[in-house]
Amino acid sequence: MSETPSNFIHQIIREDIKNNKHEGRVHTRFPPEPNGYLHIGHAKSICLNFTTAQTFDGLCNLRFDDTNPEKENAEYVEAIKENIHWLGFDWEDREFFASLYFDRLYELAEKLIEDGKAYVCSLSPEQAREYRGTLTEPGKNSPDRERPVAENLELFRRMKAGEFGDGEYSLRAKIDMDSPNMNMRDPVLYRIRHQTHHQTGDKWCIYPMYDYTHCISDALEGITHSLCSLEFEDHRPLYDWVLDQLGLPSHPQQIEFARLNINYTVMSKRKLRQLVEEGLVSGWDDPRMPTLAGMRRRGYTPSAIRNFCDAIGVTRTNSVVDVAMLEHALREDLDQHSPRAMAVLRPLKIVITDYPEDKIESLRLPCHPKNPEMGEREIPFRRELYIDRNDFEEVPPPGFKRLISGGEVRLRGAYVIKCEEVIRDSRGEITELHCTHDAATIGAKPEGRKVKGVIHWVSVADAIDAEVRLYDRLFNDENPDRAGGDYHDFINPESLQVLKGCKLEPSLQNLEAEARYQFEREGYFVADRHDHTAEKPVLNLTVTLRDTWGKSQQKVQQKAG
RNA sequence: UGGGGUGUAGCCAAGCGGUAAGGCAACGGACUCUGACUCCGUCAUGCGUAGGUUCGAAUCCUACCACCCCAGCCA
Repeated sequence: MSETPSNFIHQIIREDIKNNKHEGRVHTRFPPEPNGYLHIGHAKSICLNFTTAQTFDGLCNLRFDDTNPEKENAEYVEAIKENIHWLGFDWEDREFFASLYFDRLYELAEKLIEDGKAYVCSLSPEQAREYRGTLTEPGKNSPDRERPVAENLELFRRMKAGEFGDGEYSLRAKIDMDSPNMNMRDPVLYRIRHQTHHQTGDKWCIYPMYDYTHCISDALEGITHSLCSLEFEDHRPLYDWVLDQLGLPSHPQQIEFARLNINYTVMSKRKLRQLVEEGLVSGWDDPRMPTLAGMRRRGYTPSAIRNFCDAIGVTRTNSVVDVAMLEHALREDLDQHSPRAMAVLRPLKIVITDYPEDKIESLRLPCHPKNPEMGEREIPFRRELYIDRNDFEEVPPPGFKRLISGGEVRLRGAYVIKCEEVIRDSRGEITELHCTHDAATIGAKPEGRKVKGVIHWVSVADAIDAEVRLYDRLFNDENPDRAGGDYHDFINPESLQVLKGCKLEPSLQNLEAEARYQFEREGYFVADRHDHTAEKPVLNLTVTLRDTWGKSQQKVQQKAG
């Protein structure tokens, strides 16, 4: 694998190490909130945090940012851990939860109160909003802002003891209601929520807010560089304020970078959850989802995703990456590592009329054109074969080099055949093709003519039946998220096409779930993680092969109107 | 019209005062028993705009423009 590319964060870290900041240590963390599944955007952050630590001989923690029990649950915690491991990263024994620090957080809050840096506020959320002011007008001080320390302490303890209802009181930092930065206008530190927490059960009915929790958690874990996305930039002064007031021994450095956006998809947990809840997809791991679980099921490899994350870089510029880049990383990895096989997706039977009925030839084909170590497989050749319906055309477009009436084509790894007769049923539908073969063409070029086309095939008698699920992008529009629009309008009605009765070459028997193959001339496929069995194979299309012919044909059709 | 950010090709992105890397896409070609892979070539007198400083500016200065984020007791 190539070396991890440098970026502006690595530059900062190199400088920090040179200046012996944080004693020259590098310690990062990946801090997911367990309120949904991880998606490709998170992969960017995971890769950044873990590889940054690796690059500088440091460590990376996993820490669940679980301060909002209303939205979080333990199922998400498990899924997140599994996804990160699958991606190829390991946090060893450094698995933390913000909720692990609730006691400490509470003590520090009392300290803040004692120091006159925080107060208990009785404003309702609605009133607080009014007092906060607007982007252009300063806020007003809460009537409780000058409440005596002893009283604040008592009220805060009563909040903790469960004496009040949700929203009745909050603990606020005493900073500056005039600040042009809204985050500094006496932000809420603790709120009352009578809610069972997936980690702490019913121990607490007050929960700390992100801004208060995150910086302290970082400091307690000895994090040196706290990497987060751009929208937290305005929170940095608050991050620093909290740590400065508390005088904790370490003061991590928050550095923001741009989150990942990819065209033709949505990338917010809210919208992804909606797709799941509205039944527009089969679940968080639907192969069309940009979730890591979905991509895994689709057949993506961890290294393709990691390579992609390296390729897109890390900057502070908002951007939208072309999904073609992701697919490029995918094909690049799959091409190298996937064994080849033949599978006929839309079977059309052909009979080699001049081939004996009882004859079977066992052909040996390499599993990979460039990697002989992957070995060979055996493929039976007989009189009756399936080819793909799309590989035969009675009225071929210009440039068509597959099978046509009276024309020749190479059967991959076998003979050159000629289509002698098209057989139809009473409705005029083609039912089979009668062909002849040139016995001298196995492993040899035909004499005196050129045969350009090569098509794949499977012996009728030996074929394995399979279900193949053809996936395409979930959205038709480059930016389904566009402002003022509803992404539902852009859902691609043809994002899933299920093909039954597909024919696999017999070497594919006993396929295991998650096995990946390139079906020659079609694309990369994976045996479905959940639905596939050796008895009833189910394959998912991961990504098609690049198809310059198909593209050129599309353009021809567009021109023709 | 407050504050914080960002502008380099269709997309991503190097560049850090010495004369615009690389990748994706696209296009043209070579090779090919996968219309794949691979290989070769083309693709920014130009770096949001306008001025200025300098022998020299994408890099420094000034002004302007565009876009993104912030008014949750979400993260």
